Parts: sequence; structure tokens; C-alpha cells
Amino acid sequence: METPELGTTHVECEECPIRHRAVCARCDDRELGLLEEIKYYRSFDAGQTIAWTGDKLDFVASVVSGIATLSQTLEDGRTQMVGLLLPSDFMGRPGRETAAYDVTATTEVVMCCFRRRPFEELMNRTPHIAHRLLEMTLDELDAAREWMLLLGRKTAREKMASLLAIIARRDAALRPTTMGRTLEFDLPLTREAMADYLGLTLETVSRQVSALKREGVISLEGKRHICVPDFDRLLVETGDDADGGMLV
Amino acid sequence: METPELGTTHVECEECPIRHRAVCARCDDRELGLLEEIKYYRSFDAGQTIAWTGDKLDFVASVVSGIATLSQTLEDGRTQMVGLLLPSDFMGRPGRETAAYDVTATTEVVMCCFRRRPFEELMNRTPHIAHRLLEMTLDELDAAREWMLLLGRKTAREKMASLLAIIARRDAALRPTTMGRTLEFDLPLTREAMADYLGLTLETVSRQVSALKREGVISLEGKRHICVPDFDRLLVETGDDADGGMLV
DNA sequence: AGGGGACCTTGATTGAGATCAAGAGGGCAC
DNA sequence: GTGCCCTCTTGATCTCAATCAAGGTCCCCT
Repeated sequence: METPELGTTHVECEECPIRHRAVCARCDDRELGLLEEIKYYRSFDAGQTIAWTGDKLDFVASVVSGIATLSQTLEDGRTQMVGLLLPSDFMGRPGRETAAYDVTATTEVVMCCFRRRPFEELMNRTPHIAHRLLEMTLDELDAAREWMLLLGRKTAREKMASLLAIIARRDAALRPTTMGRTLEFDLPLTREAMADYLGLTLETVSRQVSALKREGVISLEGKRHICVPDFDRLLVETGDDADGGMLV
Repeated sequence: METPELGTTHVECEECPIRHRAVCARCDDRELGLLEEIKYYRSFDAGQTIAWTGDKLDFVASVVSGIATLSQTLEDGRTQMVGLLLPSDFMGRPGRETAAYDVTATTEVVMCCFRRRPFEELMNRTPHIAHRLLEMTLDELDAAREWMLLLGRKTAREKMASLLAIIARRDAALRPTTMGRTLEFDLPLTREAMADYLGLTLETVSRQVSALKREGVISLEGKRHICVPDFDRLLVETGDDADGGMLV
């Protein structure tokens, strides 16, 4: 629905992103060829559920374009987003049959899929891929634990600033044309989705966005397009250590 | 300092727990032998810091006895615990030089260590070990994301009940003598540490413990010893789906 | 036995964010 | 254009947990 360019401009070449980051950064041509043989593409509509918690999931995949979310729900309907899948992110877990979370496409999503069995067999024969998977999982674990700090100890304002900083960073990494400390990007999430990610209500998210705008930390064009005139200023608002502030 | 039996009774035999769960559940004798060759033991006093975030860490390890915590800190000192290491848990990350979190021993801790380089080389040659590591990391990721749900969406009471349920379950798994739905265990953490884990203050933790006791969900002997007369009743208080309630 | 200190409990008050409520903006179908 | 719906904003009020404050318990040390 929104930000269609986010999905299509991130890959360094026009091919499947797995060549670049997701699965096989250190593989040689022969190994890459094996991956090529078992891959296929699938697309999902905006708003479509890709998998429910507990669903049998017979593939793993790499996001080519679009945005998907991982979320968990309590009995009474309270939900918490536990991950965001942006282009080049990996989804699914070798060695596990079922989805551990609800996966939802928030925009139209294209995924580069690998059937699980052949992928696992390939992984068994190809140490590079197994390594890369472990590395990616450790990265996800770090991200999850950083998010625990945010959820447990940050104020609403710090949470909001942190989310903007993360999206800005990811966006800048995917669009290498960015220069300097001025950033501009579209929010890929509704206020409600941001609230689910941050452990807040949508009203509080809205108020925090308004406050950051009022104070000149960000400016808005419409409701989704954000300009960050001074990224360092935004980083101060996150409450994080100063040294975490590298753009990439 | 407390609960010394937790550490010493959990392993099925008297040897290093890596034989059983931590690293090599599927390895054959020869592979196990290779692990034996590079392992050594280290112990830490209660309260001692095992590693600070960013420290160079030249080993990975498996907890033999005692309890350690992983935590992260904001600039101004707010801290959030992001993981709990109980006996048989694994610590450290192959392929990464530095500690990602502060690791602290809350009781006296004994670890079975492997120097990182030899361990990584062994891992490269031994698919079982690489697999097991990926599996363990995925488990940690699931646990972290479940904790995100707790931190973002649960009430103080639900948080407290969830922590008690988790400790009770872990304790029951380590001491297979437990029977029925009545459980008894010692809290391995101070009120303050529990607060850091739950994203609460220590006063709130204390009040919630008192409330659960007042209402008969738990009973206390001293400040640390907990009895849960009806585990299902405790589970109701966690707010989780009913089907998450298997004892092991 | 007495004193000090770590840890815990409880009470009173405050405050950040949730909840309840109303309305504004913008896109789209007709 | 008109009306509807979806998303977002803003205001008023409430509530749960934080904060501030005081005292209690237990253990260890002398």
C-alpha cells in the first residue's frame, strides 16, 4: 500500500537478495548454484497472514520486498510484536516444523523461498550456510534482547525515538544514496503496529510523534513521511549509549 | 550462597553436563572425546562479574552449577536483565569475540569452559555440534521473544506469576523427583534481580509476592522458599494460553 | 548479647501512560 | 461532489506501578 520503493531498491543487483546478505555471503559459485536450484518466489498481499503460530511451515525464506511482522498474542487479545522483517531479512527456522509466531504482511511482500527439507540437506552439506544461519540467529537474538531493554526500561518517548532510529538506520543501509546526517524515510507501519512493537497504545504513540515534531526532532510530511534533520539529536532521545550511534 | 543443591544434583551423572544437554546430545564417543580434550573448569564467586559488555571473551561455556544473569544497562543506570543462566545453559557465542552483555554470577558458579578457537574448529569439523548450537540459539531466541511479550504487555501480577512458573518448571526439570502438581523450590534471585528481570521495581515485586501469598496461590517459608500448592492455579495468573502449561 | 548491614515489607503519594471520548483528515466508491 | 471508512490526533480522566519514606527481619561479626 505505502512505500513501494522500499522493497524494490534495496538489493545491490536485480537478483534474489540471498546472493548478498541473507543466506550465503561467503558461499562460492557452486554452493550458490545449489541454492538457486531449490528456490522459488511467493508473494503476499498487504494485510495477509503468512503464518499463524503453530502452523506447519514447509519453507524458509528471505524477504525480497515489502514488510512483514512477527507477533505474539495473549489469551485476551493483547498483542506484542516481537520482530520486524525488512527486505533481506530471513524467516523460518531450519530444523523446526512449525511457525513460532504469527507472521503478517503489512505491505505487499515478495519472498524468496526454499523448501525446508532440501534447504536443510543443503545446509548439512555446506558449512558456510550453517554458519551463516547461526550468525543470523545470533544477530536476531541480540536484537531481541536490545528490544527487551526497550520494553522493560525505556519511557514512551525513548521507545518512539528508538523505533524511528532503527527504521532510519535500516532504511539508510538499504538505500546507499543517503548522505550526511539528514535522513528521510516513510514509516512502514501504522500507529497501531508501532504501538504493538513498542508495548504502548496507539494514542501514546501518536502523542509522542507529535511531541517529537513539536520540538523539532523530526518533521512530518503527511502522516507517514518522516524527516530527521539531525540524526544525533534523535539518538540522544533514545536513551542509549552514545557509541551505539553509527549509521551503519 | 543459597540453593546449593540446584547445581549439583541436576546432571544425570557426575561429569560435565555437556555430555547430556548443552553441546553434544547427538554426538558419538569420538566427538565427545574431542570435546573432553579442550574443556576445563572455572568457578566464580557469588556477586562476581564474569564478563562486562564488550569484554574480549576467549571461551564459551556450559553452566555446571549456580546461577548467572545476563543484563544490559542504559546510560543512566537503568538495567534490564535479558537472560538467566541455569545449570546446563550455554554461554558465549562461537564466532564472536566479545561479550554482548554483562554476565554476573548471582550465586557461586562453576562453568565448564572451552577455549573459543579450538571449540570453533571442532564445530567446523563436527556438524552435530554446529546443529546443536543453532538449535540452542533458536531456543534462546524463542525465550527472548516470549519475554518481550511479558515485558510489553503483561501486568505486574502476571509478570510475577510468569517468573515463578518459569523457575518452577526449570527446577522441576532439573530435579526429576518432583511429582504431581505441587512444587517447591528456592528462588535463586533477590527481589531486586527479579525486578530487573521483569521490568519492575523491587517494591512492586515484593507487593506482588505478598499478594500471591495472601491469596493462597503460593506460600512462603522464609523469604526465598516457595511452595506452589496448585501449579495450574499459578498458570492462570500468568495470562498465557492454557496450553502452554506442560510441566516439562 | 549487641550492632551493623543487606534484604525485604508496607504505607503514602505521585505520575506516566492507559482508557474513554470526540472529532479531524484523507482516500475512495458511488 | 457526497458520504463513508479508516487512520490519526487531541483532550479529559483514571489507574497501575513508580517513587518516596519508614520500619522490620535475619544473619553475620565482634
